[in-house]
Amino acid sequence: MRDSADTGISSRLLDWYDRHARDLPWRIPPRSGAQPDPYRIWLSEVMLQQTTVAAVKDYFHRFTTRWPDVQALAAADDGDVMAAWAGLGYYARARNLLKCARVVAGQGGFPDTRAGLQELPGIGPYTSAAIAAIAFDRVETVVDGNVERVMARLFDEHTPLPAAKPVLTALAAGLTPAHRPGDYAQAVMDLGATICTPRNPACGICPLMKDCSARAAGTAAMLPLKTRKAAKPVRLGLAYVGRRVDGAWLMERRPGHGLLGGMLGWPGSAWGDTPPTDAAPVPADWSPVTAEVRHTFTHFHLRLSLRVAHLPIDAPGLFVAAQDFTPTALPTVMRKAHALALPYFTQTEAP
DNA sequence: CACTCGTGGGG
DNA sequence: TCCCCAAGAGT
Repeated sequence: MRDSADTGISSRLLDWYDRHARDLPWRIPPRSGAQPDPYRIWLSEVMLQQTTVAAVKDYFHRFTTRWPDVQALAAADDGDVMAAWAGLGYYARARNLLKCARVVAGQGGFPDTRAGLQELPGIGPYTSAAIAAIAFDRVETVVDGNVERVMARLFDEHTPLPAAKPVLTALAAGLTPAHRPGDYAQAVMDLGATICTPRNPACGICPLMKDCSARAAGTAAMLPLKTRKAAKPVRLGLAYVGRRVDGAWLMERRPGHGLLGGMLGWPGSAWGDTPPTDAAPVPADWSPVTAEVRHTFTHFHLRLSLRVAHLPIDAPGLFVAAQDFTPTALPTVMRKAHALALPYFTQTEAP
């Protein structure tokens, strides 16, 4: 039951997009006639999950330069991909990226339907719709945070999220046009990112100003309603930064699941709500570092105390040679720990 | 449905 | 300082 008013909204949005589409590294400009590369669309959409455009740009460039197609990525070393993803967060994305690349390479290419795409690791309801619409011109509706916000305002929907998600999804589906679904999907998201913003929406220059119920009601800035999240608890932990006399660092590869799964890190205690007990990875004269690492994850604050030591050349464990060690290959909390411990080593090695 | 899972920027 | 937020997925 797509009526003329709905057609008008999608038309106005596409017109606006034709004139104001942002220039993004993974984007084919509207009306250019070029065919999007499903690999680049997929990679960008996974990187953009819960992550800002600004944070993604450099990573996208590095990945596509080093691994230009899905076959190259599928053949990559796991540790190299995890290292390249380091700092971007949500590391399950990188693990699933590799799994997905290997399935797709084995199949000779990406599925070209939403249902087929959604069977792949790391591709859920949003990403499957985005790839199907943008890369394969399928009439699918993307629903991300931007779309939820735009729909809540267009229809002045006051049901709080996440309960409102099915309603907002249905409203979004009702607006999706039969032509240019990929450009339309990107148009709604661009509108949400640049005009229909979470705070201080620029309603005065919005192409959908006269269509917007919340604009008429004066409720745009307070929508969408959301249930308030629980406060983050503080967790405590202890990490051991040890260095061999030849400069190699004692590290560990974290398990392939859970927090920072698959990433390199410093050995240490579990992180809990009580002061950690000693968990030295190898016997040594471990010295406490006065300052502590403070880092905030999605659902808790971490205070990480450090111990440092010089280790004998025959100490057991995973050692990363000095010339192979790059802090940028570490997740941010581990990079902070290294930065805090480094002076201890440089200072004691000076004459 | 509720929880886990990173990080950096903005108000 | 603290909270919110960002092109969500997996369990």
